Amino acid sequence: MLDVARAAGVSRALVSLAYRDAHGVSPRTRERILARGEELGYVPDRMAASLASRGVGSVGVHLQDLHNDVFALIHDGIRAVMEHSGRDLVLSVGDLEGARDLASLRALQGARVGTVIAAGLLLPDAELRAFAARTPVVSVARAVEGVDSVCTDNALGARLATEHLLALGHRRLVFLANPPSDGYLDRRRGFEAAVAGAGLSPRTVGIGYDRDGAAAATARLLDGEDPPTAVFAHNDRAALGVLDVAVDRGLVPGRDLSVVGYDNSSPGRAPGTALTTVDLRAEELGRVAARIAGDRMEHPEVPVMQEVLEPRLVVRGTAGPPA
Amino acid sequence: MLDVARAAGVSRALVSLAYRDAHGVSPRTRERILARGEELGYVPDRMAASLASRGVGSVGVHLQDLHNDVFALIHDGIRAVMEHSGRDLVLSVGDLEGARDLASLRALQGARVGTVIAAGLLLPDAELRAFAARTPVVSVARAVEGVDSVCTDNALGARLATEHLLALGHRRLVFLANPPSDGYLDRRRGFEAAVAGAGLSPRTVGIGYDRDGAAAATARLLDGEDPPTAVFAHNDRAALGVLDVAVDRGLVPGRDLSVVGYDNSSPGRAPGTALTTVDLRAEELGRVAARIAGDRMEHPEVPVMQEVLEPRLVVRGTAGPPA
DNA sequence: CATGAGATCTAGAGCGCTCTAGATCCGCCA
DNA sequence: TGGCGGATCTAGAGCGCTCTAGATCTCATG
Repeated sequence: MLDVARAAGVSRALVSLAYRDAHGVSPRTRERILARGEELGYVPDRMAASLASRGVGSVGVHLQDLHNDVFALIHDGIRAVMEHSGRDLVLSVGDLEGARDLASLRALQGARVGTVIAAGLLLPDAELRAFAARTPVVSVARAVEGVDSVCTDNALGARLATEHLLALGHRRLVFLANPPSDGYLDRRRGFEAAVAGAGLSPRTVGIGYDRDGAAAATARLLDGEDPPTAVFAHNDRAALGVLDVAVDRGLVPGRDLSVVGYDNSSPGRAPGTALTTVDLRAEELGRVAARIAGDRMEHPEVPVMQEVLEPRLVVRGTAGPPA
Repeated sequence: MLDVARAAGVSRALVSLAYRDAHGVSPRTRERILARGEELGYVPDRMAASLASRGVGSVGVHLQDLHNDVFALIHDGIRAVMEHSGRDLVLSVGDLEGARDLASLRALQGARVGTVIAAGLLLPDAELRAFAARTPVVSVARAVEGVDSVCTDNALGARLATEHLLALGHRRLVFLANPPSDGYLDRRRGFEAAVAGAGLSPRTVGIGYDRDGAAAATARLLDGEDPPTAVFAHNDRAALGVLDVAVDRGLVPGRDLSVVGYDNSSPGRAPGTALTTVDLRAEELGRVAARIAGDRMEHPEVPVMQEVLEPRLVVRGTAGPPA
């Protein structure tokens, strides 16, 4: 910076101003400074800048899993609005078990972010609240008391899916539930309420996060007594596991076995098998989260903001009337 | 930090040492300092630290597209080795057109990274070299003269795929090529060489990056005269587009139309249609890139490192003998 | 009981930037 | 011609940390 200042014959302070195109620098000088900077390959050090300005201009983003398209969509949404407001994004990636959650948050905090937008944190509520007390957090797709958040109404989404299956005439429904740790219990409750509402008794099977676990569970169900005619999976990935087994056995999805997923992420679109699913509205979640984060940075004292989006049923090919 | 120092009754310098568990701090004092720090919710500011230490310990990672599983795999590989060496990762995401490439690199540079690992940069060679002259770059899956890189041998991969199809008895092959801008011309060359080697004349059709473009091209090919019996796509995503059309028309992949992809990314695993493809070895690319980055940071003067991995043919269900 | 080697700790400068407060310049009006 | 206000520029302190060099504290040894 000093080099640039000398080359342009001005003070360091002016170089700083020129690069931020603050007003108070004459156009000619500004141009000269930038030209010298370009020549010398000067790139302002954002860290030093944020340190000096006590600035916490950037926004941290925690994404649980890069392999799940939902997080890519959330990121798209966040970036779309942040790009507009000129804030920097700092990404950090967790894992399926939540083992890296704390490390990821710490990393973001250490990167001087003003706010963290967290998608897919498995951290217990209390710990998350403790963290949020220090650095504001916007929780995506998971409501946490006392923390800003934006979610889709999971109970409603599950109800939409379940009612769709019921309306098609299914009576033997199973919900493939994720581990209870991650706050999507609403999906299970929505399913069970809807089934009970139809005078049937709900059946739920717990599975893990991976596709193969869903496949294995499905195989057991189909081989068991009283096999279901419809399976509602806690997310699209699990639904694909269900389809794997179905197709493998020569069953035609939507005819011999109905399958509904949850998320509406791109892998749901497989050749020949367009997955009926519930749209989590991931990109919109990202957008809203980014907006909340912006608001929070500007008005730290505003009470907790909790937005809820309405999910939508996406009817495609994998759910039809029972055979 | 001052607060912690006072609370523990020591100097700021000692707090600094304690938190980095540098030697020269007595175990008892260290413990006391960390305890006070915990109470006060002190989190060391990594930016200030890196500024003060002139440290460039962290590694920047540019990923082109979060929606493409290949980049998630590359990230996995990078993280697996970096985690071991205790270096921080700073992520930045580009786009399919390369419009954000420069901004992404600048952002990483401004984040004081010592090296950048770049996967899927569309930036022209010259510009990339210019950038790399300032901040070392490890280019993943694209060789650039004068820049460290790790690639898989695309020509060889394309040859493997093509020879597989030829061995199955196909004579009417088409290569669906990506835009020529991104350095994967080798795939095309490998295909064309192999076809020519079999005494046939190669046929190549240029498409874009999206699945629908591949689908549209496939539809045109099938409707044209002399339709191919086998299609080799420049990546898995495009191959899915081909399958979309095939399945849509009631063609059975591997029987009525053979399809081979490239990458071996997870979407290739669709229910009922396991894609025959070439393994890019994305995770291994990430690992090697991370290792090169580490080496480069320790030995800046070592000559350019260019690693080449061998791709592998992954035979699954979408390629078989022509009908 | 002095002595110094090693362990432990501290003061203070400085990393690259921004910010505050004040200096300098210019044109214009009385 | 003098003076004044706004535009333009500058000096110097300080952000939270690390580093260097040196101070102090131990404790076995001569």
